[in-house]
Amino acid sequence: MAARLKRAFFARSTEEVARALLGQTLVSCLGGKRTAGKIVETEAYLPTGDSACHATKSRTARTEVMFGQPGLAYVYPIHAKHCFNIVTDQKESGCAVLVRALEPLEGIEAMEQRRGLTVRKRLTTGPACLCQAMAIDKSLSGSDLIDHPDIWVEQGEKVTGENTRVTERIGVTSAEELLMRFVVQGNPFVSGPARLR
DNA sequence: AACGGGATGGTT
DNA sequence: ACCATCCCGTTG
Repeated sequence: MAARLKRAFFARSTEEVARALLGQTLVSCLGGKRTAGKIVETEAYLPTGDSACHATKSRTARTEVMFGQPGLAYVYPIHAKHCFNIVTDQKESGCAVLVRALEPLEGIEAMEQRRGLTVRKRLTTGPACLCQAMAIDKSLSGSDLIDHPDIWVEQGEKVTGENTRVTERIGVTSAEELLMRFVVQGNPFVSGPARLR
């Protein structure tokens, strides 16, 4: 069994963490089913100068978790779906990395059931899709991924800068375009239009 | 209390 | 390109 990522991994700049998360394994054990996937697409939401970052826009009950310790899960609902983020940098910074896509590794059957389809490429591609596949919802927001019994990140393979593609973030219209999206170049489970893979 | 806008995704 | 769907932050 691979080692769980420790707090120090997340206690770095948001961009650094977003890059380093590529290739790592997100694991959930919810509803009695273990599911796991390799992280292949992330986006950084920065603590300052980023008007697309929820914490920058407002500090409220919803975004309070973003000001907590690095390594906390920040899960928020959007359009009747969910997005999964990991808090980065340091306490009070107010930033996080959005996990946008996984390559399914374990618990494929559970993922298929939860998603209601068996097309492998649509199981965990897209932030709301991977949440549904892994049964992640907002009740998990604030969970500490360093020692939570049901959800965490394990050490996976290293993805080099050469194999990392950097683009603008998807669906962000409120901010000036920042090059803060990171994908494993050529991986078939990356979301978005072909020109951004 | 009401209103409008999403870090979406599936359909036309 | 369109829109279902619903939560949340802001405004009145």
